Amino acid sequence: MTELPKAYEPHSVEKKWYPIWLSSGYFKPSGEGRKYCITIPPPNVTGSLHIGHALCYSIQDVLIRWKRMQGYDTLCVPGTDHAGIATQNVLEKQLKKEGLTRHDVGREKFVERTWQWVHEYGGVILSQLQRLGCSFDWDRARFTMDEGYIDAVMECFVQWWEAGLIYRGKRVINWCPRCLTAISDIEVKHEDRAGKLYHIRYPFKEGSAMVVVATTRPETMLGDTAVAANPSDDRYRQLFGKTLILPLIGREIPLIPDDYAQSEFGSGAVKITPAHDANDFEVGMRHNLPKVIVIDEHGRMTEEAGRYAGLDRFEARERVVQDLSAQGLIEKIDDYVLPEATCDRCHTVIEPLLSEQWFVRMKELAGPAIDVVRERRVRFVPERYERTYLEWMENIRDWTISRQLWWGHRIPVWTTEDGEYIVARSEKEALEKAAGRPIKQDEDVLDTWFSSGLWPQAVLGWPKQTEDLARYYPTSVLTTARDIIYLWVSRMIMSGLYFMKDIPFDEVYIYATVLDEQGRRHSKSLGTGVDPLDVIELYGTDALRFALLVRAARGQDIRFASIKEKRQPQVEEARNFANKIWNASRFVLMNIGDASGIEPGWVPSDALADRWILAELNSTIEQVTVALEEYRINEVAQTLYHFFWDSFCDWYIELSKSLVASRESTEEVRAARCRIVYVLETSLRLLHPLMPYITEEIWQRLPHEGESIMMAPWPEALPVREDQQAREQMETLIAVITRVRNIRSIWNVPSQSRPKLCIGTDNASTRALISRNEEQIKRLARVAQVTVSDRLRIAERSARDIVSGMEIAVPLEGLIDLEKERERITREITRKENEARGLAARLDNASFMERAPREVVEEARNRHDELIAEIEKLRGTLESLEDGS
RNA sequence: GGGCGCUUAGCUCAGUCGGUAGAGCACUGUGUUCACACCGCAGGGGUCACUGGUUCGAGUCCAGUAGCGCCCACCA
Repeated sequence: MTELPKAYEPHSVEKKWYPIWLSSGYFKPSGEGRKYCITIPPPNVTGSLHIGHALCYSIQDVLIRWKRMQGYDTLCVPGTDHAGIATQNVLEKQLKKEGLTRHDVGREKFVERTWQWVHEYGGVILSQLQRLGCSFDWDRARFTMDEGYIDAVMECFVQWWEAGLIYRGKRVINWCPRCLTAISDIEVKHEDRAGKLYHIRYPFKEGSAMVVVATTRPETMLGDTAVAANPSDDRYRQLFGKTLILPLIGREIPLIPDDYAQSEFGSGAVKITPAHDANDFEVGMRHNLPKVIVIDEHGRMTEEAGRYAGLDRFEARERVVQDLSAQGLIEKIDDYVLPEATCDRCHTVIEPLLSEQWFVRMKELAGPAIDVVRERRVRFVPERYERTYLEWMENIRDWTISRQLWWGHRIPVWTTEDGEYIVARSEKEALEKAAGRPIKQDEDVLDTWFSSGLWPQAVLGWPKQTEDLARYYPTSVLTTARDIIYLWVSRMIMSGLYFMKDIPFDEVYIYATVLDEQGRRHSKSLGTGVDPLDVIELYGTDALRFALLVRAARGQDIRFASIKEKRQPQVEEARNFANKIWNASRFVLMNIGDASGIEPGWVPSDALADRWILAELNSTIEQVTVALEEYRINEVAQTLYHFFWDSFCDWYIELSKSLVASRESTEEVRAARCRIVYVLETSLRLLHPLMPYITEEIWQRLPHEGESIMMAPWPEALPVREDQQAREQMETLIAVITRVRNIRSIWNVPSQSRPKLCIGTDNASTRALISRNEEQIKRLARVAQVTVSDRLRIAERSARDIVSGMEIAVPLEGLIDLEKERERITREITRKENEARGLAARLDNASFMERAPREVVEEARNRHDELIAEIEKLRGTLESLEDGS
């Protein structure tokens, strides 16, 4: 066997195993038995891996590796999203560098160029997921615009159209003047910004009276076609129907009654601009008002804006205010905090614009999607997101699905010359339906979420009735970020129920948002991001995964620091753990030689350490498995960390060292080696889903069954291995050893020196326990001799203490400072007295005795009595110290 | 305006059934014992944001307050 390096070297190990796993077909489903399926949230095809992805996909890889080891038929389907606006932005930026716009190259060339780019660079993020160790079935990878996927999108559109769920309508929609497209309500972000509230006077046509209206957007007044007041507002009751003159424009507009106007706000009168405000649009519909468009799709004033035509909307605002002011028509201008709507993608201020778009009627689709969540057929983890989802779904509004972009699924609607709509799955089908009439396809493309909303069924083959679809739909769990519950999760549930007549997944696990050290969201543009690949470069994949997973408490955000001076303390902790695993394994490996005679399976033993580690291992398996089932990934990581480091390394290896590392080749030695290999091998299997590479590397060097740890069975907890007695006894043993070490530390006993240890206790079974484990105590406490008796009688000057009802003494002639020792013991007595007093008070409390559960009372009493006995003994010790002994 | 989350050791965070607070890092002392200094051993450190309530008992449950963060929302 080759010498193992002293420290774990992740990079060569990662490079070695991933290709082997891949070519062995381990990532593929077995097709047999119980199934477990995940379709990953497809990252943007333009994307590169960021730290949030690293967490998201690590979690999914943990789940899929765990279920695979449990023997499930596991399938994890990866893929990418064409990400309409995001991708188009990337390509437009590229063109801009060449001094071109998309209009210069034309639609066809632009789309072609985008495809080229996707083919060339689109796979980057998937290869980065491979570096993360993800065991996904890459042969099944899908793209939301691949051939089969297009069929799915077209099928969906056609079916929804035929069911009357899709319609075309003229509405005030959210328009991004930079992206030059409509966007849906949920793609608009609201942010409070400091602004002004302008109070403008509108004169009546007759007389000198004025009505004051307030607005945050004075430039839109140019498009006003009415002023409204609440019908119950006494100030205006007599004035309804009168005509106002719109300043600057001179248009005659009516004063109308409408409930939309609230009497309490300002003067109670509100200007109505039906073409540039969604509410005003509704008012306009009710009163049949004209809709005057004064701002165009670029955010510039139109011809309708008169002398302001051609001005940018913000410039126009200033000019309008100036001009009104010059005419004495500004009553006042207040400071005002207004929620400003911006584009989720480019942060440009949204312009509400009257335009014709395609919509999906949501009420009908939402109904069943509400039911399945309410009935917990789809379960949210953490549960609180269920309410978030339900409240949104219950107030859902129609979905604007058309986008004025070039990159995306072109809307499958053609029109004939006389304006008839032909909706078809393909141009061929459309032509057939047109029966010779010339037709023209709609220019717009579909919202990206329209296609990704079909993800689980589409990647499994839908609309074709494939074997995958039949076998793996519904999928098991969707792991995703909370900010796309509306955008994506809700739509998958709706489309899944509609087309598959079944939920798309049983559970939705909302994982943590990764924040930077300031608590801000990681952002490339802010430069606060951490590149996971840099982290992997520095510490290895397993360390990155573990660092993230150990923090992945259910639904809680994670702060993740950036790399400073080539260091990242959180990942360093994980790297240190990996190294600990490495070195513990190195110890085992160097002692089992060529492993001849090492058999798999636990070799039974009566020794305390063996019984204890087996019980600990068993309960670790139990805890870890339950935690995985409940998505408490941090607990999985923590439990394994402490089992491995504290129980296995600090105690079990140390306790079994003399046998395991023995030069002799007795049966006892062989059995000890079998056992340590067993515990290590089982631990590696438990750790594998979190840290796939290091566990495979070591596992392959250990005696093992099977080709890869990936395919090894997940350990199972066995009730017979619970061993409360071993745990209690071990606790006592650990307490004794720790106390002796503590004494050594306090009195600076040189590490080479081997004092005696005297123990006194009237408990016969404790005495037996100490005697049985004398060799262990001698080794680990570094004492020369252990004497046990029913009472401590000792002549030499010694350090004294009480532990688990035992009196212990370590004779340290010459090292002990009597005064200091007296102080120490006095402090000890005081502490115990305080605790005992507290307990006594409780035991004295009638209500406590009456109402507390019997175990709690019992425990308090035992602890109290124990303390009293200990205090008694310590007092005795103190007396003997006074004597100078 | 509505909803949700957070506030625990110097820092980053755990804390399931209410039973008297834990981890990692950092810190202090110590150690080169043949797996590991990316380590061992020992140790110090907390008014669990605040106020009130329920309870024999509250970090944990309830009500409220403050600060921070997030989501939703058409009041001009």
